[in-house]
Amino acid sequence: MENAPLQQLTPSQEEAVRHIEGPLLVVAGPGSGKTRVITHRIAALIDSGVRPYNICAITFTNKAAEEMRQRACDLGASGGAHISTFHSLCVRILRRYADRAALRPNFSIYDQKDQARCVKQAVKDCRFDTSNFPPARMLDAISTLKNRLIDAESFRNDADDFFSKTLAEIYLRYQNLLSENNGLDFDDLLMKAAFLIEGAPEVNTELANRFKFLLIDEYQDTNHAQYRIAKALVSRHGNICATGDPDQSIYRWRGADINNILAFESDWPDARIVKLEENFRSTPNILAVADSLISHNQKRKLKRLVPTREQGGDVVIRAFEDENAEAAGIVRSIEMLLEQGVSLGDVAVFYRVNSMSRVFEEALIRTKIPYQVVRGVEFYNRKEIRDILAYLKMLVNPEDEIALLRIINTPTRGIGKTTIDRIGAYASANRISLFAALKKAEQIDSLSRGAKAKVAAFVEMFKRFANANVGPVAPLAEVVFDVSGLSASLLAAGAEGKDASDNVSELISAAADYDRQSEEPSLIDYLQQISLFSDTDAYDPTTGRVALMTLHAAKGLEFENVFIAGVEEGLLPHERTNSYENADELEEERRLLFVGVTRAKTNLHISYAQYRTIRGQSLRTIPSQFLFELGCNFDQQSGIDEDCDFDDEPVSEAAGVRFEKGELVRHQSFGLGRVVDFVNIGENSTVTVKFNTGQTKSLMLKYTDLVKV
DNA sequence: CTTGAGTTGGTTTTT
DNA sequence: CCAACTCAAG
Repeated sequence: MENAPLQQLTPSQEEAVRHIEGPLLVVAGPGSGKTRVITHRIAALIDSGVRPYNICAITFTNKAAEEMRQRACDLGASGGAHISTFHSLCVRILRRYADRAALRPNFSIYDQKDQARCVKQAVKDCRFDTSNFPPARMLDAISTLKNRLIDAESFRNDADDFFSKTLAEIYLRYQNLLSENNGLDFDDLLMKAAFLIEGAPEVNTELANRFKFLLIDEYQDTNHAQYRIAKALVSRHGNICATGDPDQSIYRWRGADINNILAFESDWPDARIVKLEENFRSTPNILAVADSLISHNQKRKLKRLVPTREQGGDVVIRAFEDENAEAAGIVRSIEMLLEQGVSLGDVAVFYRVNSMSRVFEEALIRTKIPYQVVRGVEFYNRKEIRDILAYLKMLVNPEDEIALLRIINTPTRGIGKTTIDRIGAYASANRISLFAALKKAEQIDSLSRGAKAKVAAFVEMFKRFANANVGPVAPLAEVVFDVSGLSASLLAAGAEGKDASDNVSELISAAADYDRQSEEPSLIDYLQQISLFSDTDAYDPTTGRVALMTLHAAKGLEFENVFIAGVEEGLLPHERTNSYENADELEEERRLLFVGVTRAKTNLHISYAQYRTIRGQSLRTIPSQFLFELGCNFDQQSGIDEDCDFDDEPVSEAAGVRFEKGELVRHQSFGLGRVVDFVNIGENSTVTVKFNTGQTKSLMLKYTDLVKV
């Protein structure tokens, strides 16, 4: 979506486009026309004689890559330039140089759930207790290590305390499991590619000759592995152009290192820095709110938000009784916008956690307003979809045991746990894969006559699939769905099965799209593409529906009308972020709201509920501290639209108690604790207490019975 | 071997 | 609250 006022480039944008040779950092605020600058830059590079083939642009999502390809095409810079995400680029590199990376090119890509399974297995294999070493935690730790390019061997060699040694053992086992399955997880894609490029000079040379100009978008959200890949790729020529905004860094928890962008100048001493501070997206009052909010972050480089649009539109902060009232109120506002002639595609609702989508869906269904929940990966997490994909994965990579175990008895075909265990025992005794053992079932003495026959039938079925695997994916998927018995078993399962069956049909038509769009469709390519699918990839701006999505998914998008719901303590900032003790995490949550706010072009509605149902029970909430940082007063009780006025009236002094940090206090139900923080904002003052029970709570002074001890 | 009832435990954001 | 797991009956 190009902004109308951007008829031509501003001087800064012009500079960012024309500075061709050497390192360039474009620090681009929200709505500054950054995407436009990047595409113009690609065109300018080609104009100046660079072959498209020698350009590599890296985006944050596949969707963004697709859009950039389209826009570059519109500028006449069509074809040839490599535009993709870091992960997709790594897949291509690893497949191409598989032998140099000690890999086989038909590797499976393991997602979150596959990873969880493997880690769990690894913890068990190492004979550790899964309650002392929760797989989720271990996976997190392993992921962090991989993002920092610390492989299992070197981590083990440096491990000196008990926890590290345990983790090292699990990490090693986990990597072994993956390699036995010929699988790579998301982090492996980056880590193995980084090690390959850094460790094999001839590969590096080849890639440097191929990619003579590297452009990286959303640089503030790159992790260390990506940073090292980028650095290695441009080490020969230094032609790197990074764009990003430190204030929009929201993936720290995933290993994103904001220092990559902050330290760009010291990494590249001759770097040219261009700041894009003009905002062509939002009205001045929206920008005032955004600026007021983000200025509460201490660790940041000062950047201005310069409005270019005329004043207009609303910034509204609203309080609602509970989450149902909030959803109903937002839907009511959407209806009012509709009456004003707004089109549904110009409306979006953002929230912090996916589980919040439900209440909005229900309200929208009730009022018959069409909507889309932007959650692409959810589709691929459905049981029936994972089932059929597991069949397909097996065809590409028969060593993928996770996939095999998933489908060997799905639908049920009489190959149960006992049979699988016996085949598994045979497989490990003979050091062959499970699938190889299946083919030799006839020779496994422990198997009953019936079991042997059933296994043989399964193997036979796979041969049939393999013969049908000749290129296009959709016809193959259809054969698999049918012959595997999956289709029949869903058909027999009533209404739910009908839904599931429809989902598979949807997958098959998506595969048909792939077949049509791909020059040379292949199963391996298709599977690797969909593994790297993201939530935002599912967003279709052409449907004319209200978009519901998380604040994270909203990154990079813009809407005329934005609603941000559930801005409450515990939700935003989210309680699991440890924001009370860790200032960095609090700042990241603040950036997340900043991203949400700056998506809005004309109307911005922020809301919270005074009660929210959490795990079945309705709990009183506390308005988010961020609400008080937006620089406008709001009425907490009314629930009536309250236009944000920018009064600088001092808030009334707290009537009564003040708490000091470190003070000992007692709460009616939580008991003794110590004050961690006290925010004195009049009647809405909050006090944060770390209780002796171990939990830290943020309490609103006027609702709580907190006494000094 | 399958199925269903009952139990347990975990509960953010995502390439 | 929900998903994943366990266990006993068929």
